[in-house]
Amino acid sequence: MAWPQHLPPPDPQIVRVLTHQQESMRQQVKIQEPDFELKLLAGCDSSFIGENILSVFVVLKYPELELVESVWHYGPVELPYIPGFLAFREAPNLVQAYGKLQHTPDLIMVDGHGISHPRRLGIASHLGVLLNKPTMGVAKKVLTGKFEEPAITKGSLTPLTHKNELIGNVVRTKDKVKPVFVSPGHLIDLETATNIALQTALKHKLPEPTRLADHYAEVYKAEVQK
DNA sequence: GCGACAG
DNA sequence: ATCTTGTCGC
Repeated sequence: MAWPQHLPPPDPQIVRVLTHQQESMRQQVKIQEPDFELKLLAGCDSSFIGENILSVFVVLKYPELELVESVWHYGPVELPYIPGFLAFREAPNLVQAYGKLQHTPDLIMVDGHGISHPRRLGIASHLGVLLNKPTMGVAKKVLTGKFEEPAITKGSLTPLTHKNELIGNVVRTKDKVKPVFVSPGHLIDLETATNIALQTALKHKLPEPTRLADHYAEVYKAEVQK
């Protein structure tokens, strides 16, 4: 993968090491029918403040989608943003935040891709392996693969493919609004992940878990900046 | 060889 | 992600 001209050039040495680590973690990812009963659904998101990162986790009851808990963790960020290696920058702090939860979610919805990644290890899958938890990804923009634009009505979807593999679904979660990219992260399958994304997208483009995590990230950020 | 590129 | 003004639509 070449690099976008507008981003600082990554250290080839570092990229080599991280790529190898992804290839290794990729072997641990399991795409399968869920073996859990979804009662608690978590959402997470991160925001940045200078050289630090603020990660948030929210837990909602399912299918009511009522908030039951929200936690955050603020810490230093080690690496710059490098397309394809987002997890190494955000996952460490997300794991710390996850550790503060009093409730144990059955599934985690991550703001980013799952297996719809160049090496099938987007942040959702990466986090799932680290936590040994079912995860799914919901991204706002494509990272890799090709697709046709789904119909403009909510519920419409088209396949996202890469190298002859079905790696996700492009899902219209709201009428006339840009679709989201759904993919399994770990211990779940594409069909289930797609259904959950659609079922939890109420009046907005983003499913509630991700939307609420986004909201609290802003709230806590304002708190931290005082 | 020319683009494209999660957050 | 973050930096930023006005503007369109429910």
